[in-house]
Amino acid sequence: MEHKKEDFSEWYNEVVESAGLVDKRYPVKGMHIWRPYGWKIMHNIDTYFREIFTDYSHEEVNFPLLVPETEFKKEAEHIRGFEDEVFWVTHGGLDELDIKLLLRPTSETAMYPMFSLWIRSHADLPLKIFQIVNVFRYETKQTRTFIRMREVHFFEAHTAHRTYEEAEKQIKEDIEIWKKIAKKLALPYKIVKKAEWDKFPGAIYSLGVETIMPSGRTLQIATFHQYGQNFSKPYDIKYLKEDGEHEYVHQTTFGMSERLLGAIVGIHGDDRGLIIPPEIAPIQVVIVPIVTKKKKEVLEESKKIRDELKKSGIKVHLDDRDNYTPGYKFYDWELRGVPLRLELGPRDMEKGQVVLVRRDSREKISVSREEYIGKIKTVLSDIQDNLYNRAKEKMEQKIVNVESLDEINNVEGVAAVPWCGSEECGHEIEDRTERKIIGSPIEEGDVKKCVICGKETGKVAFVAKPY
RNA sequence: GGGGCCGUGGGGUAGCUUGGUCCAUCCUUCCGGCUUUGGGAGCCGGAAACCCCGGUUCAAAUCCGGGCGGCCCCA
Repeated sequence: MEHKKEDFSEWYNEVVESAGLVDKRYPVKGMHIWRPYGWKIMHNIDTYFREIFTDYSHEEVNFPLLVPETEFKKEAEHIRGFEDEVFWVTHGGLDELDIKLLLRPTSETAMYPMFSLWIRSHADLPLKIFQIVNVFRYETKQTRTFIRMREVHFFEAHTAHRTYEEAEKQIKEDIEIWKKIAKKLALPYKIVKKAEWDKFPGAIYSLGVETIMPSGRTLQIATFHQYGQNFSKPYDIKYLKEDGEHEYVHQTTFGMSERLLGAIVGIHGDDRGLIIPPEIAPIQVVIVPIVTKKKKEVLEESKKIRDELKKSGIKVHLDDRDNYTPGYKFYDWELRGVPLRLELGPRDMEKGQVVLVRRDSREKISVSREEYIGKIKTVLSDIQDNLYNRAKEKMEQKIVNVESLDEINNVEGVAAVPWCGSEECGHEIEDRTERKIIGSPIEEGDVKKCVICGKETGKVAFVAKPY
């Protein structure tokens, strides 16, 4: 295993494959195979999405992958934002298509023609739907597992509302949902408002959820967009108000992707491999029996333990492979990031105990057979909290307040600098630091002087190198 | 967008500069067998590779051209 600190990029590339998440050998750039273990983790994340969005009155749908060129071209800014990175389907068999089809880079242009048919009156609103599908973008830059792909496992929620204020409320609700997701995935984050020139193509404004990877680069792991009526007008999505007048709806979206898994890998992993937060781990406890001459007894006891744990709702796996030694298994499961290991050997059998080993701290805990289930539950929840807290602490250290341009390049992470908010000053900050403004915190702080023009401002720019 | 590096069994590599010593090295993996098991066990036997197309040459993993693919750094 590469050393994470010395060469994060190499470490990351190696661990995603060796831990059994993906197989990168598929012969198309930016597309990989999800292997069973990786797919299970992603699936667990998706399952949680389904759960929580359903709790917040969203319904799951599934739209076609192909979008006709004619629908795609209805919103001018949206086209400009995506046209250079869409995959086109130009032929059916040997015949050229009259109307070309594109692979969705995101689903606005697939969904909104249907919204126009679905929404008739105020009673149809709000409309809240989501889907979990793959989207395609023709990335020309270098691709990276989970982080920059040409085929992306994508979550998108779309809502339509009567008024701008109702759409604003939706975004507040989205942030509430996000906070729960962040806890579930143990991911620390900052929410920022995107600069005017960096918002989603077609949006009035965009909020980004940013986290910081160990390399110091920032990673956008979720977005919320306020569309206002920018899409409802070209797509003719109108509703009949109580007073009999027609009005265009106000729309929002909430997007996330497999980047979340990239963040989990990068932020929690170590030189031994992955560390999967217990809440989304396919295997929360792995039992490694130490079988010697007392083979039978230890194995039988292990099975009993497995069944007990399963009954109490813990995701457990018994590693009864007899062609590997315990040492090999320890390394193997650590690589895969199983949060808790349970060892049972002849010595433990005599004492009526089991040994627990935490993946996050490697702490060994001996616990009696009477108390072990309760203890496991406590420890799993403690690991979840510990992962979140220590990641949060590390991330906060990477955000540094600075008040001059020169200081920015000494920051390994995010430099928070006073900025008047103008596009001219913004671009100058980016050009002179060779970094990007990834956005600004929503709440303004103390009044300081813009690092470029010196104007007084409470606004801050987060300046960093994004992925 | 610019620059650099690279492509050899399933994975990681040696060989390439200076063509022949290569029916290709080592580690790992996989298969069969015996023996083992509290932090990557051992022995025996076996399987498995020069990215593609073209060129130079008596001779190409090695040199040249093109293609495809991958990686890294910078903007």
